[in-house]
Amino acid sequence: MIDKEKFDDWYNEIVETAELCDKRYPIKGMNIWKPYGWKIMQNIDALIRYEMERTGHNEVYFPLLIPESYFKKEEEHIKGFSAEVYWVTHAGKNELEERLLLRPTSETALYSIFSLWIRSHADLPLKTFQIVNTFRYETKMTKAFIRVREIHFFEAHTCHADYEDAERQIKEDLEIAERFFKKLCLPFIVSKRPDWDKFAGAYYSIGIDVLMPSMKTLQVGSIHQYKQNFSKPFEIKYEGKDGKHYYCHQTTYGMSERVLGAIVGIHGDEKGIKLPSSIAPIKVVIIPIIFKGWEEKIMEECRKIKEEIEKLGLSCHIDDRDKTPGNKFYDWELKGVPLRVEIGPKDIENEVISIATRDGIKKKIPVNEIQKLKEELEEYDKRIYAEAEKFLKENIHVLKEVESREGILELPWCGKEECGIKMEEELDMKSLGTPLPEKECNEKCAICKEKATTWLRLAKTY
RNA sequence: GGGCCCGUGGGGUAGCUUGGUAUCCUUCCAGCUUGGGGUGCUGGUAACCCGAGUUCAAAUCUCGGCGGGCCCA
Repeated sequence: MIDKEKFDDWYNEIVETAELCDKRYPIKGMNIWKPYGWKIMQNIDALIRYEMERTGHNEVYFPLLIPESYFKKEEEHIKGFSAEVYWVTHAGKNELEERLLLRPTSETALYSIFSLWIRSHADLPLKTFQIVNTFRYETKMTKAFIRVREIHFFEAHTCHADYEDAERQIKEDLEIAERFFKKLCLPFIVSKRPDWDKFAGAYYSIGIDVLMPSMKTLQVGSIHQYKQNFSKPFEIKYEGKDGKHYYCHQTTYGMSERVLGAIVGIHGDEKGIKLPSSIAPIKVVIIPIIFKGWEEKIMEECRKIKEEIEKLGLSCHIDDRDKTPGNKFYDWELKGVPLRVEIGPKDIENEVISIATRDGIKKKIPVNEIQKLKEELEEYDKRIYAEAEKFLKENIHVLKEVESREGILELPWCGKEECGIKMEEELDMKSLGTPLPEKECNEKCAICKEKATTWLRLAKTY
């Protein structure tokens, strides 16, 4: 893992040298996805779609533009987003009768229509999601994948008959997160955000955070319980079995390319990025070790091995560029390919292939045991997860008093806002909220010394 | 919201104080050579963010814009 001091420079450089994005597009916070980076992002999206599918969510795609009248329906929501909205005011030379905005998030677009879709209890629960671009005019510093103005956004929106069913949904969302982030080898913490920091319009918000090597946390997912805060202004009502009309209860679950930012940051080292095998566009790269007189023999063997690797369902690429092997090694390590296979004259003579995992384990495998590569990848994933988990655990500090430490702090808290704010100020950190699942506390509040009812997590954040 | 630094070939840079011929490394292209951790040689392509101002003359000085990085609230 990269040192804290070096991290910011390293990150800014690596996202471009690993060919994930190109930052030269002249609009702040709007970077170009390069083919390699975009492929990784699509693989991440595919994992999300898989989880949505198996939990009965349906994919939709709503328009990018939202009429001002829709956006204005929920007061808290407007307050939270109006400062960062992009407006469309003209079409050609004509001023529009009604201003349109680029979605900063899609609640107001979806919910206006949900009110038409939902008529009876039989329409519930309604479980939808979409993967779209959203736009937020960020005033703070932008950073590739971490703070951007055009966001590659996943948002699940659900409607339920009652609060209990919405709560069940949130439990399901947390299970989805568990499976999803495990595949990305990303350990995380879940916190219920304090009231003063919940999503605009939410009844409560849950944040999914990871710890970056810079010792700042990065929010990579959020889950919101809206209760009836949106269904009332948007009039999303259904007819119950008793013939009466009720407002729905709603939830959302959101994630973005920040997930990729987290993978880059947490699994990175001096050589480059390390991709979990679940999302690596190339899982195995073959480097031919060519010597004079061996050209054809080596290439033939490479092609044969490639075919066998692909039969295992592993994407495989032969790097036949006219460069020296060492040069290629550095290239693919930079780009995070999990497994490298070298094939040279000695390997052919001994009927083996030489392999090296991205985290530095080298061995020889007999050519008739190629299926072992699958196990090697599994072990590799486990190792990079374990390394990240160790880092996270080592940097969560459970304290009794306000004390300046790096990482994530947990302090006993009475639950009063003023005490929480005071902790933020004294530590120069932001509160992430209270641990989920809930954690018992028998201490005294670190500020007012009254009985603490829970713990407050604090950290420096992105 | 307030402040600081920066912008030179694809990437990284020198030059800017004291205005006048744009440096080096790398990448890229061609050829030969080499090939189990960044081979070597020869040749080639390629740049002063945009606009205005000062001046005989601006990469260099002034102002503005856009973009990038950082710090504080």
